Amino acid sequence: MNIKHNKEDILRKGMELFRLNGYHNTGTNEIIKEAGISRGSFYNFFKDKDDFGIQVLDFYGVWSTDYMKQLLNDKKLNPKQRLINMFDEFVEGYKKENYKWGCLLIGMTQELGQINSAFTEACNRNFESFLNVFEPCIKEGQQDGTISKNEEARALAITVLSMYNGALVLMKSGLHHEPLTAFQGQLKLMLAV
Amino acid sequence: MNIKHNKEDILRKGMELFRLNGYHNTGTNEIIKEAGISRGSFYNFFKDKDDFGIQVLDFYGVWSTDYMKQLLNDKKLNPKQRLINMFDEFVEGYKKENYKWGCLLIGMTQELGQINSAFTEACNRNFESFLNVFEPCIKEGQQDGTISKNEEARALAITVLSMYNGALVLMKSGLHHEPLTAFQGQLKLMLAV
DNA sequence: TTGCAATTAGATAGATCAGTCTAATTGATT
DNA sequence: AATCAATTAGACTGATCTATCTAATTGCAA
Repeated sequence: MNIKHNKEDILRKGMELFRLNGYHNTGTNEIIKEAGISRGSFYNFFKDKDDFGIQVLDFYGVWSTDYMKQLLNDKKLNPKQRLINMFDEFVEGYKKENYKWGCLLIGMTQELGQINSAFTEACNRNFESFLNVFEPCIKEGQQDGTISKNEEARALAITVLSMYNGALVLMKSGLHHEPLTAFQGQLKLMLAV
Repeated sequence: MNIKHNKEDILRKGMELFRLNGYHNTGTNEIIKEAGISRGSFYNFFKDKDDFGIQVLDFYGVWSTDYMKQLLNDKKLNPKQRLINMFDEFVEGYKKENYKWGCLLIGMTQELGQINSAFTEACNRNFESFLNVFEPCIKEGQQDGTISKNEEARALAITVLSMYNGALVLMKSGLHHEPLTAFQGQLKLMLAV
């Protein structure tokens, strides 16, 4: 038998390429070359490029959600501090990659949203799973008095996610770190009681 | 002589199509068909599709900036109210189109950001011109005491733009009106002294 | 050693798309 | 009526990309 490939490794490589260059600007040739597999193997794992794209989206969503859960469920800090620290880590990550990466869900939504409903649904369910991690943490902070009760937990979760997503858009458009700094500053003000 | 075409009409149609379906999902065939011109005419006006794309971006940027200026310079209301009303109008516009449209700058940044630096620069300069309309209005509000001084005017302008952009992303990903409502609510809280 | 299933390289088909080119047409001008 | 520049339709080319197919290779198992 030849090398038994790990499907996750291919998905991870696709995630990287799509985040850097977008869906249409990443060919299947580039994917298989970068993943170190053969064309036949790729089409053995995935029905077609769209199927691969959807699976990459869900892989990214689960991967991100798990990471967020890990950071937001650590009860050593209060909920507000956990949120702030989590975004600090994310910002650090983007900085480390010289602001070249983007959020896959944002990119895919923009690029394929109106074209293929399977992509819209995938983006939507993964954004929802982000919100479903934020919201309980915010609610916990509202109950223990560390986070503002000016808005419902879900609305606040949506606003935080919006602000973060929007900062990533401006970051990628060439403003680099400035919108991330503004986001970090505003996040603290926004959560404050 | 045949019909003398208006370059602006072609740019406007391109803007519509790119906002709905993205850059790669809009072919030159669709553009010329929708704009009602011939292939030859298109390539008489524009060097190639990329040249067209850049000109559409700047057209969108100038068009949006002019509209914002008009709304934010109307001295009948205080600066805070002008900002709130402006975004209310924008939100109403997206609602009217059933949340199918997106912001062209966001889409182009995501789709072509890392690929073609001319696109990145165009997105960047147009986002900057948005900020250069927001900032003086916010500064004016900070001086007359209607807008919070917790953040510098530019940082606040960036945050507002981020939050708005992020809400548009979630809107297009299928959440429709909910992120827009959350944005409108948070905007008021954020600007409040 | 032999057989076999998985994997590979790479050719190839088929579709799509950008951009060029040509011949015909239009309509204002002289 | 004749001219001519602008415009048009649409064929065509070449490039690119997805997806299929084939023949060769690998390496485990019998």
